[in-house]
Amino acid sequence: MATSRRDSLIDAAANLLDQGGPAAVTLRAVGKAVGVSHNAPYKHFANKEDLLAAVAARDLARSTPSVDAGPFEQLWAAMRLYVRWALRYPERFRLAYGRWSLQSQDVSAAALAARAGWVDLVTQAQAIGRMPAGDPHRVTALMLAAAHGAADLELSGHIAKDGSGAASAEDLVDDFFMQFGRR
Amino acid sequence: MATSRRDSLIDAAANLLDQGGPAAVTLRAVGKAVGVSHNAPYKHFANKEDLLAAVAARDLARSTPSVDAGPFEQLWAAMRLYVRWALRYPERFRLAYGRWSLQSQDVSAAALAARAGWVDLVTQAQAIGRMPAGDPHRVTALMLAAAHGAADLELSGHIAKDGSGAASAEDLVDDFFMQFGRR
DNA sequence: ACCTGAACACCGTTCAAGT
DNA sequence: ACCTGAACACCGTTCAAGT
Repeated sequence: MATSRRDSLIDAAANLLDQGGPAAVTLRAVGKAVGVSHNAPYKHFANKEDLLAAVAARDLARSTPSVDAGPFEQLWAAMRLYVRWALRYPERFRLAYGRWSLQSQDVSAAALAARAGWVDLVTQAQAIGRMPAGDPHRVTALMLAAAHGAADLELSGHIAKDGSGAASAEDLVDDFFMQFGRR
Repeated sequence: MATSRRDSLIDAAANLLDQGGPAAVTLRAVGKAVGVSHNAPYKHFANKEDLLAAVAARDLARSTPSVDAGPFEQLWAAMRLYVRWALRYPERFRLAYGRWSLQSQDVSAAALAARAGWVDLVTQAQAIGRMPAGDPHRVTALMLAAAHGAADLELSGHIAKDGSGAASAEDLVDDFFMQFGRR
């Protein structure tokens, strides 16, 4: 999968992050996983932060799979997939949408491209009356905020997982689209 | 403000966090700010994580100010205040809703108490037909997810700050309540 | 009960040196 | 162009010792 040394380093960092959280991502561990010394990464990345930004950029650039359906159903499915990915890879989710995003040009570009696709789908869904009217960028932002917030709150344990009002992040995504989806 | 040595340490940690981010919160810097050695905190907290959890618990326990208005207006105002606090103190926001939440009993208790107040307001707003019907815990969770996600996405630069569809987190809170608030 | 200073293993980063 | 090993300043944590 990893064609270059640079890609191998990104892979190793992502794996260490998944397995042991941010504390496990040390340049020494990354180097050992790839089979180089602990400062070999400095020939490919400016510093540790730059390596982590590359991990985030790669995750942000992951494609939103287009199931064969209308734009509203595609949006709904994409948001469900988004929260499922966040809950499966919480550390990479936090990295991609955390503190690193602004520093790196790659991360910004990847995030911008991903969002353009969502705005396009929202515009289509509005055209057939399945999403509320208004600036499509703003409707998209609210949709992403709800999905992102649902995932983050479930990860941090701030929404009830048991009791009468138990709700997973995926449930909340469903609630959002059932409320917002005009029929 | 700080009555005990323990409170002083929490204050110092919160201030260092605000000023320099997580990297600036070292036990040595906390000790120096309070005027003790770098391992004096170990007599008050089990470790660094426990100290940071105390910072998070204190922020989560902050009261939601009750403006003198109906439940729907109170909710709206509280969510606006929530995102404004997040944008003013991004590091403490990330700490309070980040990785530390689950580890500490204090944090869980503070979060539970805060949410109970919101569920109560949502129930009242539903009773007068200003919030959609359904399990109040779930409606509350969706509301909190939208506000939390809006703040987090603005902080990480994932919503447009300029151009035609520019929206702040506060704008998105307004959009949410204008869509959800039944009239 | 609370604090100190020394010590430990670890980290990110730099740098001179190798191929 | 890429890598190595030693070195630097720093960190969280432990511990024996003090009051």
